[in-house]
Parts: sequence; structure tokens; C-alpha cells
Amino acid sequence: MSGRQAVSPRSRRQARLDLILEAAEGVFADAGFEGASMSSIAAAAGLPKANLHYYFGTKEALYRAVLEGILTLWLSATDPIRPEADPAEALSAYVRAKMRWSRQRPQASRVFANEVLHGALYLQSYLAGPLRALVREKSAVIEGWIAEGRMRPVSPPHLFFAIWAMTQTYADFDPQIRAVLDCPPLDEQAQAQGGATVLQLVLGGCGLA
Amino acid sequence: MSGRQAVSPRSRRQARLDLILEAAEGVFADAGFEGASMSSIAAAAGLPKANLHYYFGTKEALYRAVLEGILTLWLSATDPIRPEADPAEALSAYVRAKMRWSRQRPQASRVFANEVLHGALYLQSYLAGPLRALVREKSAVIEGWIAEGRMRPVSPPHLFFAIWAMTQTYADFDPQIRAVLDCPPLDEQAQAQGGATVLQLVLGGCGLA
DNA sequence: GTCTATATGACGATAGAC
DNA sequence: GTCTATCGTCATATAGAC
Repeated sequence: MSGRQAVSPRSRRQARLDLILEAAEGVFADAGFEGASMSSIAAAAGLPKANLHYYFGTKEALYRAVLEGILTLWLSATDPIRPEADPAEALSAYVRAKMRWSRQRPQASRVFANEVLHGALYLQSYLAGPLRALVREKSAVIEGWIAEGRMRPVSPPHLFFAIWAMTQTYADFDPQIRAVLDCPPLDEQAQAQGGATVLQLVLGGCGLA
Repeated sequence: MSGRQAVSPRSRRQARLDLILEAAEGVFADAGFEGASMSSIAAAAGLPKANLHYYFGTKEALYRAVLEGILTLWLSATDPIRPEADPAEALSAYVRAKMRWSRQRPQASRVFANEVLHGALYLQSYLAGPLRALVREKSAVIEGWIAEGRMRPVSPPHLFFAIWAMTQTYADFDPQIRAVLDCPPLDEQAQAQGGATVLQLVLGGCGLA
């Protein structure tokens, strides 16, 4: 271990990796996998193109690395849905968490959407594995609430599909929403109104309003 | 007008155009604009590659033609939403029409989704024009229903965003839904259950359940 | 009108100097 | 470890025979 460098090699390498991953997420979100070029990602990261190949080998490997980072986020928002929780509060917290994700990580949402839209080639194992397991677990919790008469009967998996769709649309279909509302930068008020509407549909549909 | 051909040149030409457009819609849906190649579209149509350029000139022109065909469908489903209609019946009919579109024209839905997801470059004028006008018109109808106390207050544009998202997700995110439900071909029952759930959320959220 | 053969350019990837 | 220069491939598009 030579003391020549102020920053350890590992953290320097990690900083480069993160820089590339962040740039790649943005370009993949804007252009999709095929539309994104290694040149444009390199330009976005402010690095020479060959540097990307040094760190990640291939474009596909870089793409998979970007997806990996996104997936961990996707699984972490269902925590509030637990048997002993209040259904209305738990579902509200989940919807709010999903809306926050759309607002704060719209690029991640769009990379994910693009991947699923085109067949989920790189996500099949994740969708049929951890995600399916998570939905089954949380569906059982909701079925329990229904059996106890604490909310209206509803198909839990389809409730999840609806919540995902309604919340992610604010990231994925942002151009459409902005055009219809005529507000080039999607303002705070529109976001809040969208969140309120989603909540109203979810709670109303579950008989929790 | 020579009688040499059994079929008139115009209809023969139209048949070729339709054949190419249908093949192109499928390939664009699977691969996106950048991912689709003229060769693959030609192969799907069973024609030589140069034939496509003869009829449409460029790949971009072909893509725009595909989008045009899809847009006309998009605007035609809001008919049931009229001032004198029953809110519950009108919204139900609209949701069912949108679910039918996802089931019967999933490729069109995915081409549209991909276009909006990547910035709606070719759709800006449509989104800010006819679509915005349509939403304003139908929003006024819904505002009227609310003012008359016939349904719960809700932001009409966001209600539309929610309905679009929930119904189109069955076309656009089909791989995710199939993986979670563990049913390779999305069966009749799952579709029906999805439609019922969407209806329950919309009607429940609007106080019409 | 239709198709074969080809021009032109952009892309991912790498070799090799530093 | 890092970057410049370059290779091979495949894309769109077209020229020109039929």
C-alpha cells in the first residue's frame, strides 16, 4: 500500500464508476438501449469513450449495471404494508413513496419502463423471482385485511399493477402530462394534485375513503 | 384507365402500404424506433428492403405514418363522457373501451408509449393540440357532474392520466404482469380481473361505487 | 413499379502508445 | 490506469438493371 495517493484507488475507481453509471442512466432514459450510444454516454460523463469500455467492458454490461442499481430501489417501498398496520395508512404511505420515486428518480423509472416495454429481456429473472415473491407476500397481507373486513374485496396483484401504473406515469409519460396541463416544467401543484388523485382512487376503490 | 389489372393500381398500392404499416407497427413496438431496422421490418412484411424506401422514403417517414394511424384511435374513446350521461355508466364505458384497446391493439399502445417515454418528439403538436383540447372538453363535463353533486370532487385531468395509466399498463407492461401472475399467455380471467379492479378504483374514487 | 447491388456513415469494440 | 487512433460490422439510403 503506497501512500502516493490522497484518495485510495478503490474509492477513486468507485467515483468513476458512479459517474459513468449516472451519465448512462440519463442517456438510456432519454434514448433507450439501442438509441443510446457509448459516445453520447461518454460525452455526458465527460470521459473518453474507451474509458467506459475499460470499466464496463461492453455496452450491454453497462446497461445491466444501470438496471441493477434501479432494481434495488424498486423493491424497497412496500415496507408499510404489514398485517398489523392500518390499511388506509399503509396504502397511503406506499402510494406516497411511489409518487416520491417518480418525482425524484424519473430517469430510473424511464429506464425500467423502457426495459419492460420491450420485453424485459434483462429483467425476466428479477420479475419472476424477487418481484413475484414480494407481490405474493404483500398480497397475502391485503387478503388478510379483506378477510377481517377492514377493506373492500380487491384483487391484490391488480391493485399493485394499478398503483405502479398511476404513480409511474408521472415520470414515464411526463411529456404527455406536461402537454395536456400546459405547464412546461411540471410544477409542485400539479404533482401534489396528481398524488392526491391517485390516493383518492386507491383509498376510494378499497372502501377506505 | 386500362383494364389490364384485376385490382385497381390504387387499391393494390394501398394494400402494400397497409402491409408495411402493420409489419412496421409490430417491429417498432418490439424494438422501439432506434432498435427497429428497415431490414427487420421488410422481413416481417415479406418484402425486399428497398420496397419500403420506395413507398415511404425514409425510416422516419414510415415511423410517422405508423404513429398517425395510432393517433386517430387514441382520440375516439371518450365519446361516452357527455353532460347528460350517467357518470358511473359513462366512466365505466370509457374504462372498458380503454381496456379493450389494450387487449386488441397492444402493439399500437406500445409504440405510443415508447414515443412518449422518449420525449414525444413526433407527438408534441398532437399532445398540445387535439389531445389537450379533448381533455379540456371532457374535463368540463366532469366538472359539471361534480357541481351537480353527481360524483365526488376530483381533478378531471388527473383522473384521465390515472385511467390511461391503469388501462395501458396491461399492454405496455405486459411482461411484468405476466411474470408476477405466472401466466405466460395473459389469460381471459386475468384480463377480466384487471378490468374489474380498474373499474373499482375509478368508480370508488369518484364516489360512484 | 420492383428488386439487386452498393455507397456512405455511425456504431461498438480494441490495439497499443503513454 | 488512461486515452488516441483505428478496425470491422451493420445501419440507412440510393443508383440503376429489369
